Amino acid sequence: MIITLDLAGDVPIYQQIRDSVVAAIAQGKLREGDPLPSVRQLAVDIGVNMHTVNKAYALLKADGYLSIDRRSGARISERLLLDDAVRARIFENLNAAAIEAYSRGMTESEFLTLCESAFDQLKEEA
Amino acid sequence: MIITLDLAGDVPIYQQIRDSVVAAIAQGKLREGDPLPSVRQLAVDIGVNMHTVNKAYALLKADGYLSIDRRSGARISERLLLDDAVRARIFENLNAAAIEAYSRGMTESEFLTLCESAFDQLKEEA
Amino acid sequence: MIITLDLAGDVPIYQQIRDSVVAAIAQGKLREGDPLPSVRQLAVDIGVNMHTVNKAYALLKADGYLSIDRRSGARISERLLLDDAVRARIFENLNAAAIEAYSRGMTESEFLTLCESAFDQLKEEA
Amino acid sequence: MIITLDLAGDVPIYQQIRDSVVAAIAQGKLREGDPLPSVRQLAVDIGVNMHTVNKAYALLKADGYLSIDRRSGARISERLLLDDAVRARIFENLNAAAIEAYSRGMTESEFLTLCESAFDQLKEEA
DNA sequence: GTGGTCTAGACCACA
DNA sequence: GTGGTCTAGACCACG
Repeated sequence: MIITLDLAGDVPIYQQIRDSVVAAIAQGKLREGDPLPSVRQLAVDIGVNMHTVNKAYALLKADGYLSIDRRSGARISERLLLDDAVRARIFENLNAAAIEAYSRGMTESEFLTLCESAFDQLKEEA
Repeated sequence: MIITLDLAGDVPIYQQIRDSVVAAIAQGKLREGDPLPSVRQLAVDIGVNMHTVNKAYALLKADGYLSIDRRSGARISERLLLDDAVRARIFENLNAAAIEAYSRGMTESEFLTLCESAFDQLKEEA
Repeated sequence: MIITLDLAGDVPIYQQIRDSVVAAIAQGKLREGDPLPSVRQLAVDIGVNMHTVNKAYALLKADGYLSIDRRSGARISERLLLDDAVRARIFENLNAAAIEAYSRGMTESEFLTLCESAFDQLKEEA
Repeated sequence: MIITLDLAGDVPIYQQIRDSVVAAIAQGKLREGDPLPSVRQLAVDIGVNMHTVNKAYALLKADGYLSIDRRSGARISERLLLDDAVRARIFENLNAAAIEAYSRGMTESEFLTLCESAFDQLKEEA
């Protein structure tokens, strides 16, 4: 199963679903054009309410990962573009990481090594 | 003022206070051993509820940034160590960034350039 | 092809078909009296359900754009009149645009310039 | 009451709420910084479910009309900017109006007069 | 008290 | 069958 949930955690379920799908794309488990289960089907599969899945799909659509076709349900977008909104999202995370690192005296080289390993880990999984 | 708040945003205020203090440390505005205002004082200064500041201080203490002494109040920890918990927090952020980047087809070199600029930006501010 | 569809969008397909035909008339690609494909033929051509095309044609007929003859099939109406119903439809759209513009502080001159460019754009295409 | 609903129509209730608020801003009934009722309060007032109002508020927030403060509820944004997204929304409506007008043979001068009257009507109400 | 989240179940539009 | 909308009622995080 592509989607893993932690019902006890603080992260909203719809966010976890969203993140799982994005991670699956990054890992190559889902590719451009691939179909996703219907909202109701996925809800049954992972044991949550339909509306929760619906909200996750809406998020993915807003972020450009998903395109929803009235006829055939949801699919991964054909063209996953690297627009400004995505870049901003990425930089926000990097900035938070850099602040934590720099405040603890981590060297730049160690930081960059960590960055590289995070990226390389995805390449291997793909 | 070290602490900047966005009351209208989605990020909880206590989280923003926590992040502001960590950012101030990274920028050199706060150093190891520096005193922080009392919970009550800071609450008045930035116009938020006392419980909110209290929660932020508790978070900072749990993350090892703050040491709270009943007599002398709150101070930045004398030794800001780079322990495993910190590394895990940093890596989690990097991982999230890498996933968003890789899923959109960003190249590794562009990703690392972005990482470097995030880190360098802090060096300049310090 | 006169009709362009965006299956992933929020606009219903029958509405898109209807709008495409009206746009084609505005652009001069379709003129008064011109024949249209049969419901079945068009459905096959653009790859949608026959009922969907049927609904679009019904809309066009209701709005006075189409006249449907049992023998000769569908044709663009011989006389495209500018009656009150059409004026109301136009004004409704203009009103929505004006509200969005005025609420954001757009000046009247900028608004009218925008109106003019929207109209002129059609003249050039025609 | 600022908000008027048509429960029988095709327009979703949350959309009608959204449009009513925007119209109220355009008419000067609501100004920058004005508070709005809480989600639950407004829901009771107009007799719809809380979630419906919630969705309307989320729309208004996404469109930049509303800013939601954790402490005091919702307020009209302090700065109603005229960004590209708003311009696109306005032009889309103008374009639809122009197409309907041009396809029926309306002259440019009559079209522009209609545009002007739509805008002026708002000025008078304000 | 505020909004945020989740559940359960229903009806409708679309295709 | 799909998603879109709405209702009803509950619990939690935040302040």
